[in-house]
Amino acid sequence: MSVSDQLVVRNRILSMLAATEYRRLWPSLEHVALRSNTVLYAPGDDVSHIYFPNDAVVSLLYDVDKRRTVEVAMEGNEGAVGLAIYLGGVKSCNLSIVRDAGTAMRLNVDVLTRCANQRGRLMNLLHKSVHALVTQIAQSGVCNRFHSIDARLARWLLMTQDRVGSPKLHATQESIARMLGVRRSGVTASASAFQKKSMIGYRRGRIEILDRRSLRAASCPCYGIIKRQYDSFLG
Amino acid sequence: MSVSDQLVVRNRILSMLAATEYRRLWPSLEHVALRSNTVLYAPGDDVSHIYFPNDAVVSLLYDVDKRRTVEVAMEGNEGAVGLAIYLGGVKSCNLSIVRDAGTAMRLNVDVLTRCANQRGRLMNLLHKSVHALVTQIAQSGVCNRFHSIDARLARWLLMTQDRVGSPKLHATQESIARMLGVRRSGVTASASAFQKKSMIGYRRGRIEILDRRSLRAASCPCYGIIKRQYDSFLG
DNA sequence: GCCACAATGTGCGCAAACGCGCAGAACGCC
DNA sequence: GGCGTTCTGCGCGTTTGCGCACATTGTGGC
Repeated sequence: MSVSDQLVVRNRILSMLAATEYRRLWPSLEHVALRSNTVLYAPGDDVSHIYFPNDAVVSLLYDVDKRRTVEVAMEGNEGAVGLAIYLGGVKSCNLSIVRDAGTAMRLNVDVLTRCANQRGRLMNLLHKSVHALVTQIAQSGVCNRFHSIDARLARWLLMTQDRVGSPKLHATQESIARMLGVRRSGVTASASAFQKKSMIGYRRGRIEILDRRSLRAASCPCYGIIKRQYDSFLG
Repeated sequence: MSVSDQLVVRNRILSMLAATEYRRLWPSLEHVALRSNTVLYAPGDDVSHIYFPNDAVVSLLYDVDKRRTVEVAMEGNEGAVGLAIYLGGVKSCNLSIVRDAGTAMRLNVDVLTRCANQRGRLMNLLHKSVHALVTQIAQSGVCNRFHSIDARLARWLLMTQDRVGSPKLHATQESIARMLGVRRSGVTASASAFQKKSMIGYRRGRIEILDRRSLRAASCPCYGIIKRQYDSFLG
């Protein structure tokens, strides 16, 4: 990794490391480009690397059956992908897929573990990331079970915007349906309603968030609950 | 903690520690009796102790709204309650409630953390517990969203039996409804059907599992997925 | 400018589960 | 043995979202 590469490290976990600790990881960090729809892990895959997204957004999906999936969590620069491996899992139990292209820092899990075990801030940051992830998974589960498609779509749009860092998103209704675990026509209905109220604009896979305030009103408290969890440790 | 107390430690995480490591925890371990319906943590509570159940079973519940809850995970002697605190959370974000009375080993989280940071097996065990918990939460979320009440009730009965260690369970349909996040009459319908097929017997809060095989057939793959995760690290 | 295809709009019947409310049955307590 | 409480059975109309199928409309490639 070169000095110029270091400038692109926007992952907030890595950014919070002290210089000395960061320097220990440095030689092993790879700066990788992640293209949309790349599969980072599929269920059952052997996994050896963790990804710290800079500006990519990754979805963690669980299979329901042959044709249906649900997103149990999404990770952008506030998190890391593959934390389960750090926790001692060897094989992936979810499908991790790049939803929005960008870059990430890739790191071998053994290096990570070794570094984390030397006293420093890393382990604490990883633990807190896991904690935030647990909250996200649990709260998303509750949300998917109890809240209307409208509310869930609004939450999903807000969370995605937070991670992409731009009001312009890329996602078709079909792909959103796979994330929310609903029919495509369910997404069509909610998205049309939002469009009519000028909360969002979209055409053929290009979405623009126009009125965040209204989206927050339309979404359930789940959005805030999850967000607060991440904010509390990333400052 | 006395020597006789040590005999009652049936928690499988603690049991897997090497003697030297266990001895380090020993002075701080409290053997506590947990009565049914005791609230270990409520959302927002400051938390300082972790519980390692011996034969008690604890439910982790999330609030949906004022009157509804869902169980996102259950913990018996294969797990620990309050792992979120070990991960650096200060306040609880779920309601942890004793569902089946029994005993547990209680431990201050600072002691636990200090011990885990000395090289030994403890940290690895805790990490794997967290990993299994994550799987349980994610899979339960998927299950609650997509599977029928029949399938979910079957899964819940099986998982509970595994943790209680006896075919006789204590739970009213009302309480089960709160766990599954459904109406009580929904539970009545499924439970009656199971009763008719002699898969279970029940009367006024006393359930007996009569035919595990049929229950497995009635349940979704979620049961197996979660169980495999725990089995794989507890051996 | 045309075409193929991907993305979106829409309609219809159906099933699962909801909310509510009431009746009956078992149990514990005095 | 009587009584209140707790637990279970059940019936209603309603809602949400599903599965499927088909029509329409943008868009990029040529």
